[in-house]
This record gives sequence, structure tokens and C-alpha cells, in this order.
Amino acid sequence: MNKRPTINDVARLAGVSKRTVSRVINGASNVGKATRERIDAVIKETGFSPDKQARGLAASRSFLIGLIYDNPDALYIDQVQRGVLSVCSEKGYELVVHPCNYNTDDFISNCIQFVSRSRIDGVIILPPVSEAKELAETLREKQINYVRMASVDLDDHSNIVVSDDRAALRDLARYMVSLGHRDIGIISGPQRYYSSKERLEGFLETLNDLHVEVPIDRIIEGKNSYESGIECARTLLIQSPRVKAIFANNDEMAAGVLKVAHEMGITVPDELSVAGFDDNLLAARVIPALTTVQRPVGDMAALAARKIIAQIEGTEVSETETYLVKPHLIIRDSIKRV
Amino acid sequence: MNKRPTINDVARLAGVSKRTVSRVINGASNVGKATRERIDAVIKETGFSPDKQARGLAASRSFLIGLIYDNPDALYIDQVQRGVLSVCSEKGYELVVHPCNYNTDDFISNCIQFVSRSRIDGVIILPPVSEAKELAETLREKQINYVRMASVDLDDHSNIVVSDDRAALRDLARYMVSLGHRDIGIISGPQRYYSSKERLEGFLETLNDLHVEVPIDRIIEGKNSYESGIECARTLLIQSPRVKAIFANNDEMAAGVLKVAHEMGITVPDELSVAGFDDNLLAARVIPALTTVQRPVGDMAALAARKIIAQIEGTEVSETETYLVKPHLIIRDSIKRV
DNA sequence: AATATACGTGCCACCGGTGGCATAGTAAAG
DNA sequence: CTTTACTATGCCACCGGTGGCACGTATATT
Repeated sequence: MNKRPTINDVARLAGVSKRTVSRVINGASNVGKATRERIDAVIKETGFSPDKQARGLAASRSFLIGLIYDNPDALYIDQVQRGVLSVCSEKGYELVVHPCNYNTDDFISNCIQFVSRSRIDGVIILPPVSEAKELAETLREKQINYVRMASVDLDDHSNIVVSDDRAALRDLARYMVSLGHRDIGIISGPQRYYSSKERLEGFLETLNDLHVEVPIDRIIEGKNSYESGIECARTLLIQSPRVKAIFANNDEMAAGVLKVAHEMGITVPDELSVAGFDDNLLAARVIPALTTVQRPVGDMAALAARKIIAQIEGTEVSETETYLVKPHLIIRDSIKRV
Repeated sequence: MNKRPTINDVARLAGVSKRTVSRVINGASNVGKATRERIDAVIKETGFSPDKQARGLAASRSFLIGLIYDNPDALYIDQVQRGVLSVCSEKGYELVVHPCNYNTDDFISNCIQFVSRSRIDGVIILPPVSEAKELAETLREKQINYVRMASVDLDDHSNIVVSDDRAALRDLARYMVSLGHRDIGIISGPQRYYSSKERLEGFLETLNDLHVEVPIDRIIEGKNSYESGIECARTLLIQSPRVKAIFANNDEMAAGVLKVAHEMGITVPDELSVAGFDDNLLAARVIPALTTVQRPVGDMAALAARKIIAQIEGTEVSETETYLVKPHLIIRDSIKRV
């Protein structure tokens, strides 16, 4: 077809200079009303929309937002993407995804390359990569805009959105105890991650307040995978057969617990209660459906997107925009009163 | 820190014109060996890498590949993204995601806008959007590069990658019958999708060859969701209690069948066998683990990426590159010999 | 009435590359 | 020893916008 109209076409048709058209499309204030209307009309008529490449080249911007992660949970990623995109598309940005490998040496330079090569305007970093102190420092040094999503408050509030996992785990602990549970086992996440630590501590802290003891041998550190859940559940249930309730650091591992219980002929939730975390795809599908904790992932991601765009455009985030969101308990069938 | 080096810096340092540097970074053949080496050295030394924006503006390219989809299956999307990215990053492209709403009126213009605004070099279209004839036609008209992923061969082989669902379903049918199943029920997918039709037909066709009848009232059309699976399973199992095996069009619905069986006190696989499709996250986690069909999604996506890049760069895809891949049966615990 | 201030607009350079063409240098052909 | 034919390289315009500054005109100030 005929080529897309450019700013020059619009300028010619409206009988003004391209500079003025540029002002209009950027919403500059100092344009005469009549002129603005004329130009708007031409824009509508021709279907003109500015070329992001050219705009980017001239203004040193790309209208691209990067998403950096190293997370196996596809569902989580998907929710994040949708949340970010809902904001992006409205503001004229596009989302470029960049899964990476957190454990390689060139991980940081890889991310920097990614940003600088495509002139990405800003990046959103997902856990657990978001916990990498060094990455954040490098980005800050290079003056690259970033926002982290995390479970702990470890940055300026304009650079982070955190879910209060600890508070959610307090709720879960109270809930379990209120149902009469005293013999509790835990399959924690890797303690090198803040998020896993937060959850464990929030849980233990509250149990402690309620005078419920969890002997150290009833706490097993898992790796957050289904397989790891199976392994840990076996160890835990053999080693401490009196355990009547298990909290697993995520739904994947909780599913592993269900599997092992089934193998061992233990009925859930009659003989054993199980709680997960994430409200994964699995959670509602598994039998019995898992009682778990749901983070408002999409909302968090949208908030992160709003923050990064605010940084990029230099508009301050409104003070009402918070940085802390609280996950909430989803009660299903896997926990039963003793 | 100090700004990124530009082509001008490299040219100056190497004592040549920027045009020659441009030739080197584009792998043009007509550059003297000595010159090339000198330039390469400077590039390495300075860490120069060409600015995609500028390159794009000049050459009318963006080095961006778009991914268009309207698919609720996060796991599928995730696998696709990883597959595409493995090829992209190697060839210097980035991936821009664009979930959309297949059912809105402006769906097509929305996609076109997406492509033209960011000058996306080419798009990969996932099912079920990939079945939209009109979209493909519009793209072709506008000379936008595209590759579709689908379950039916409905385009030039350079524009499509198809998984042979029909063949996979033939295998599944043979497998079920070989295990003695004769009383088979089906929860199909929406028949307006080719993929669902292909699966149903492949399955029925083979059962027919093997002289197994499936009465029409044992075929129920579902909507591919878990909830729909539950609903259809209820109808089917109440209406035709003699059914001893069910094929569900995807794992989500198969999980629904499992749920209903559990509710009704029917043991799977002892009293009822169940098969799914997709090898979803659920498949292995659910109890009993689902026998299902796995498509090599990542490989298909990588192939699609290679095809789209070949189109963009004008290099023909090697003839050995096929367009057809065959899914394969994953045998787990949900089907048992009668 | 003269001067200062503000506003609306246009001109031109520039962002960092690529395309087309001109040109110098060198090798092959006559 | 020319003429021809390449090969290697450079020059300059251009892609489609934005930034900085100058300029003309209208309004406010003294």
C-alpha cells in the first residue's frame, strides 16, 4: 500500500512546520488553539502516528520497557506480563521480554547489553533476580530506570513494589492454629532468597506468639520444585509421622506433598492438612484443592509499570501510589479442623 | 558513565569512514582484509555495538519480532517465548509480546497498529488467532512478514509451522484400543477451531478403522477450560455411565474429569481411564498423573522464529527445514488396561 | 508611546546509522 | 602501454523525528 504518513506529510497538509506538529503530538502547551485543531484534524484524517524509531533516535528513547526474570513459574510470568501490558499499551509503550540465567557470570553484563542495545527505557525486574543487589547497583550507576518486584522492602519506594509475604504468612499461621493445629511441619524455600526467609519467619514468628512450637527437625529446606516437594515431604513424613499439617513454600511443593501423602496412604485433609503459596494454576485443580496464599500479581505488575513510566517521563508517582501490597489467604479444601 | 561509543567513534579510531565501519558490522564482502581487521579490533576494544534505533530508522527495520496471541494457557505461551527467544537472541532480535483479544472488532487493526507503530519486522501468530484467515490476509496485503503456528496446514510452508495433532490422536486411539477400551467418551474442543476438529477427527477416524463405535451422545463439545471440563464430565458420566475411558481435548478439561470422577466416587484409572492433550503443568502433578500428548512447543516456536528471520533477511529457509512436527504420546497413570 | 514580557511558530542542526554513487587504486585483458 | 573491470573506500543525502534558538506579533507594564 501507500506508505505510512510521516510528520512531514502532516505538516504540509496542515500548512505548518513539522516542529509545530511535533509539539502537538507531544502535547506541548504552547501551540495556538486554531493551529492545534487543524493539525489534530489532519492527523486523524491521515491516520498518522509517529514512528517510534525516529522518535527514539531523536529523543534518546525507545518506548520499550524490558522485563527481566529468571523464574520457572510460567503462570506468574504470564500474569505479570498481562499486568504490565495493560498499563503499557495505554501509555504507548511496548513490552520486551528478557528471561535470563541468574547464575551465569555474564548475567549482569547480559542484562546491561540488552538494555543498551535496544535503548530500553526502563526495566522491571522480577524475583528472584530482583534480589540481586549487584544488578540494581549497576543499573543505578548507569542511570538506567528500573523497578523491582520483591517480597522485602530493599530499595527506594519509587524503585520497588513489594508484596508483604510475611504478613500473609502471619494470617496463615493464625488460621491453622485457630483450627486446632499444633503439630506443624514446614517445607521452606531456599533460605538464600529473602522471599523464602520472610515467609518462614512470618510463619514461625506467629506460631511462636501463639505458643506453638515447631521443632527444628520439622523444618526442611526445599528447592521450590515439585520434585523437591516430593523429596522433602517423604523425609518429613517419615521422620516426623506425628505432623498433622504442613506448610509448603509454594504450591508446586504442596502438590508434591499431596502426591507423597497419596502414596503413603495418608488422606488429605482428614489425616494431614496442607497449605501452599502462590495460588498457582495447580492450586484449584489438584485434589483436594489447596488452601494457599494469593498475591495480586497482576496489580503489582501494573503498579510497577506505572512506576517505571513515571520514572521515564519524569512525572513523579502520585504519593497515594503505595509500594506495598498484601497477599491474602485463599481457603479451599486442604486444611481441616483437627 | 561515558556514553556508548557510536559508529563515528569507531570510524575515527580506525581511521576510516563510517561507511566502511557500517560495511564491517553488516558483514559486507567488499572490505579489505587489513581494514576489516583493524576495525574489528577497534570494535572489540571500545565495546561498540550498533544502535538498533538508528539502524532501524535508516534501514527501515527494527530488529523486533512480535508475538501475537490470545491464549489462556500461560504454560504454552511461556514455552513459546523461550523457544523464540533462544533463536532471537542469537540473531540479534528482541521479542515484543502482544496478547490481544481475538473477539473484538478492532482486533485486526489493533495488530496492524502494533506492527506498524513499532516497525515490528515480523510477527509470529499463535493458535487460535493463527486460524484467523482475515488477519493473515491483511498481513500479506500489507507485506508484513508473518509465521503462523497451527494444527492444520493452511498456508505456504514458509509461513507456517504445524503440529500434526491428527496423527498424534491416531496414536492415542490405537493405544487406548490396544488396552482393550471399547466404551469411549469424548469431550472435544470448540469445533470452530481447526485444532479441535483435527483432534476429534483423527481420534474418531482411527477408532472407526479399528471398528470401535462412539455413539454421538458420547461426544460432548467443551470449551477447553477446567470449569467446562467439569460440566461436560458430569453430563457425560451421568448420561452414559458405561463409558470406561474419556479423551478430553486438553489437560485442563481432563483435570475436570478427574475432579468429577472423584466427586462421584469413581476411581481413576481403575474404573475410568482418562487422556488429555498438551502435557500441561498439571498433567504430571495431578493424581493420577495424566496420560497425554505432548507437542514440542519450544522447538516449533524456535522453528517459527527461524522462518520469520529468514523472511526478514531474505535468506531462504533451508529446504531441509520442515514445517510439520509430530506430537507424541506421554504415557503416565491415567489409562489402564480393562 | 515606548519598552518589557509572553506566546506562537519556524529554521536548522542533529540523533546514529544505511543507500547510492563517485573515485582512486589495482589487476587482468588487449 | 593502454584500456577495461573490479575492488576497496569515501562522500553526502536521508530515514523521521526532537532540541535549541531566533523571530514576529500581541499583550502587559511603566
